[in-house]
Amino acid sequence: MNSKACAHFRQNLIDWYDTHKRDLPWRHTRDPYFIWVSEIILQQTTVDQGLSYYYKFTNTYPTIFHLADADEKDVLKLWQGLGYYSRARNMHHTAGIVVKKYNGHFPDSYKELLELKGIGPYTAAAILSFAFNKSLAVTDGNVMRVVARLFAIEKPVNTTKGLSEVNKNLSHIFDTKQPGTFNQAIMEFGAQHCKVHKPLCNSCFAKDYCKAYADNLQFILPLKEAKTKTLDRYLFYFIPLFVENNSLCTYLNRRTAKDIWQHLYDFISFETTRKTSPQNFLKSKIFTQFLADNSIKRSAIDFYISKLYHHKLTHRHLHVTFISFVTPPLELGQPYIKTPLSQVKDYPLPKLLENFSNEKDFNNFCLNLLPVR
DNA sequence: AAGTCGGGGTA
DNA sequence: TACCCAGACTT
Repeated sequence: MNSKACAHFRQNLIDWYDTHKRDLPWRHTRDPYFIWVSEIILQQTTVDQGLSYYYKFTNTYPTIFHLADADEKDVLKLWQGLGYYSRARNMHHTAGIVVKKYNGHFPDSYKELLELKGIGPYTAAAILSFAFNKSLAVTDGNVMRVVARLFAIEKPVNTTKGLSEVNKNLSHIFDTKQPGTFNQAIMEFGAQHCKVHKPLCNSCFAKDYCKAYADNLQFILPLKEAKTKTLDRYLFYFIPLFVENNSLCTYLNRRTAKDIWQHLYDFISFETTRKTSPQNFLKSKIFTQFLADNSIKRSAIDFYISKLYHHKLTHRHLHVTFISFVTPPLELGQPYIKTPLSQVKDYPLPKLLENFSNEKDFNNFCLNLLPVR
C-alpha cells in the first residue's frame, strides 16, 4: 500500500466505523477504570460473552476503591463462567496497587501500565489511547487479521517476526490524530467486516488495494503456527454427603495448585493418568488410601456413580465422574471446607460444577446416580 | 519461544 | 471436529 492508499484506508475506516459501530457501554466513557475493566474482560473473550460481565462488575464495583476493598473470593464469584480466572485475580491485585501506589488513578505511561499485573502490550495501548488520547496502536486478533490481509503478510502472526511485521505495517495506516477512534474502528472492522471466515470483500472500501484480496489470499490469511495439541485428563470427584445440624453437607476443595481453575472451588478430586472405570477407581490405591487416611469406612452399601461428563477446555479435554457417598459426619482438615449443599453456590465454581450450585439441581443429580456395590 | 490458562460461538 | 475470540503470564 502506498501512502495514498494508506490515507484512503485511514479516512474510510473512520467513516465505516461511524456507520457500523455497535453501541457498547465502554465507548461512552473515558474513565481509565471503566476502560481497564472492559479490556481485561474482553481479553480472549467476545463482546457478546463479556457484555453482561461488564455490567455486573461496574455495578458491583463502581470505583477502583470498591474493587480494591473486595474479597478475592467475591471477585472470582462475579467472574464465574467467564474463564481465564487469573484475569480476575490480577485485576483485583492491580486495583490494590493502583489505590496504594497511585492514589486510585491509573498512570498514563506505557512503562508504568506494563508493570501492573494483567496489563500487557495490548491493554496498555488500549488504556492509553482510549482514556488518555495517547498515540499508540493496539494489536489484537482483529488488528492482526486486518493488517495481515491488507499487506498480505505471510509470516505467521503468532511469531515474533510476524507480529513485528504486522506492527510495522500498522504504523503506516495508524491515525495519530485520533488514536482512540482508529483503534476502536479497526477492531470493529475486523470483528464485523474483515471477519475470520467470511470476509465481506465485495462491499469493502479497501478492495482496490488490499493485497490479500488481489492475490486471492483473503481466506488463507492470517497464518498461524500450529497450537499445542489437546490432552485428556481423567478426574473423579468424591462427594461425601452427611447430615449435620439438620442440613445436608459435603466438602469443598479450594484449588491452589498451578493448574486450571486456580483459587476456584470444587469437590474432593482425584486424577488418574489413564481412562479408568469407576469400579477400578474405587479399588485404586489413591482412593482407598484417602479413605483410610481419613478414617472413612465404606458401609456395606454404596457409592453412587454419575455418568461420564465431558468438559472441553481450549487444550484440555476433561473426563469427569462424580461419586457421592452417604456417610456419618466427617472431619476433614485443610484444604477441605465443610459446606452445606445450600451454600455451595456461594463459592466461585468452575462452569462444570455450576450446574450443581443450587440445591435443587444437586439433589436431582444425586437422585439420578446409580448405586455400585 | 513454547506452554498454560476457560468457555462459548461458528463453520 | 477445529478454530477463534479487545492476551498475559510462566518457564
